[in-house]
Amino acid sequence: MNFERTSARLKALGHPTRLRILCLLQKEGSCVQELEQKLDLRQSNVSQHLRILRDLDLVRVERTGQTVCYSLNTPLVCPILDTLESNDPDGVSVAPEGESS
Amino acid sequence: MNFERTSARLKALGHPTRLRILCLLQKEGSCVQELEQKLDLRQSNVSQHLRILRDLDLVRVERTGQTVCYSLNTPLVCPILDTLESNDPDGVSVAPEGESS
DNA sequence: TCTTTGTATTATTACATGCGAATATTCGAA
DNA sequence: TTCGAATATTCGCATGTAATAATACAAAGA
Repeated sequence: MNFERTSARLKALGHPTRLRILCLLQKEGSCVQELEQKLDLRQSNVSQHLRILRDLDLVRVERTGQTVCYSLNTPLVCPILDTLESNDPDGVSVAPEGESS
Repeated sequence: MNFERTSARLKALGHPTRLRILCLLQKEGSCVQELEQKLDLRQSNVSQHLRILRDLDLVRVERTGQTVCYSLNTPLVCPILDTLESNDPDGVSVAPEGESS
């Protein structure tokens, strides 16, 4: 495993906003505006996060006129998201919380 | 999905040293000293990383005398590591690198 | 109890990151 | 061209993170 690159990608996923973006893109591609609205964030902020995801090949870009459509790099990201979702059904089933420390 | 907690865990994985630690623990539990040697890092540094992993329930702790043995929270971490490994066989197969920009 | 060994925590310092505001770029339409 | 809409980039600042060195804590044995 390439630790540097893999951890860089995980690090990118390790931000709630970016994780949210990827989950949104899992359903369908979106342009920046849409994401901006769905996430209720400033345009520049969204763009910055997308930049990071793009640099790591986690998302794909396609320009159509003035709007830019982002979509998931499916084979790379989907397996991870799937694993996370199937592994985190509700927030339970994992942490012992307060056990014999 | 709980974005905060999930992304916190991904963020923890998003550091090469911590990812390495988890991969080592995947094979077998280790005490701090062992990790220190295998990773060639300072003791305090290893301890700090383990602290982070522990706080997020990614690893388990068990004390035996003076040595403290760490092991993977298998059901939580293994699926993710497996996904990463099967998805990143060699570093190829994913990034288009230099395409029509 | 004193010492040694293994581990955890704290302090410090350098560096990275996230965000908003401002500015730049790109494209289409008038 | 010039304008406006959509997106990207840059800048400044506040905050977060990582590493080291130093120190504290815990357990075991002399």
